[in-house]
Amino acid sequence: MAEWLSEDEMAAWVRLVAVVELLPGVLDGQLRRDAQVTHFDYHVLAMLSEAPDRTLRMTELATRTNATLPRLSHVVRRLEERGLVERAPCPWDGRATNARLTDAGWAKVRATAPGHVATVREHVIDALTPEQVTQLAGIADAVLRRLDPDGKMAGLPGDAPGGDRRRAG
Amino acid sequence: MAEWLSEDEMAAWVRLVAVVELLPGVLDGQLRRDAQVTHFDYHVLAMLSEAPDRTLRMTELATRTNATLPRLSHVVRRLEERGLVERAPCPWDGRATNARLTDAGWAKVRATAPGHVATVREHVIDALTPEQVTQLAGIADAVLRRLDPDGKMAGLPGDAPGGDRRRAG
DNA sequence: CCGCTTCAGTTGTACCTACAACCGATGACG
DNA sequence: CGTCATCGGTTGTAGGTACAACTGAAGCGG
Repeated sequence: MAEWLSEDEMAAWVRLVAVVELLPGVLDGQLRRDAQVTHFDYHVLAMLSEAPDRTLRMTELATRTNATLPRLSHVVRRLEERGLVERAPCPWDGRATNARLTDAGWAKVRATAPGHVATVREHVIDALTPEQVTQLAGIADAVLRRLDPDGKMAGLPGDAPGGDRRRAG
Repeated sequence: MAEWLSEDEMAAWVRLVAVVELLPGVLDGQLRRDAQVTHFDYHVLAMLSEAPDRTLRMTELATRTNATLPRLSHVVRRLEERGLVERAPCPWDGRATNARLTDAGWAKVRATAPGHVATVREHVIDALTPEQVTQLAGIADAVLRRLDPDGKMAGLPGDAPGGDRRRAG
């Protein structure tokens, strides 16, 4: 537990920082050019598109997009202004708000997904061997448990049953 | 190549996106609380602190911090206003600007580094096995070559012919 | 029923980043 | 030498995010 990082650790860290710095720009760039949407916008729309009735509560949506509630609130308001999402108060809990994907929003996701997936493949997945893909899942999973100990974000499979974090492929 | 992602690929991708979304916040948070500096600010100061005469040209500094020139220009101006950095036109090239870490900036880096390294260890490095650290370096390296094909950023041990072993003026 | 606390979201402000327009310096060329 | 293209960097501005303060609904104890 040195105060500094070893050579191997530093090599990994420097590269990880670079990826974290550059990847968002690449994702945002493609989506903005081709669909006039940020990566976070797309993430919101995608999560809604997978939900039953294309509807989720704001809190749940925030969880699935790794976002804070204020951030999500601003973004959903803008998406609503663009007609891609609509909001309605939850009938059973006066405090809650349900966000629902409109038909236009659904169409947007359908039209945007292929290009986005292609970008993900081109810049990440296809750069890796199948083994590395598996390793990446394990590594990111381990890091996530530190970044988000309660697992509130990212919808990780709960650490309660049978989960062994110290295994890498 | 399929139009969608396989289950394994999706598992890796979802987790990577979560890390990319959450990690900057954790790094920024610690540095802002403990040193009133963003992670990018710190990166700038750290790169200068490692350079000969604590001086680098703006373009070279942008490369080493994976940043665009406009972004760096704004940040360096603010750092200069805080007395952590100073700028001076390069005597040999009237177009170029040299950024130099002041004594105050040097002190700031020295005082800030331990806490930052501890955060990096706590949330990333120590979450991984030594094998995973090595794997991460390989994975991030492979991804970087796609994100930044020319190796302009990130100062990768590049496939660039001839190498770019330049000295700062 | 009243008051307190917590929950779910929203809003307002400050800050940071991206993009594009811009400026002076440099270097190639005739 | 002039002209032009390019380089290195700065500045203006629009847009997105973070943080904190706020509103209103639910839940709980008395």
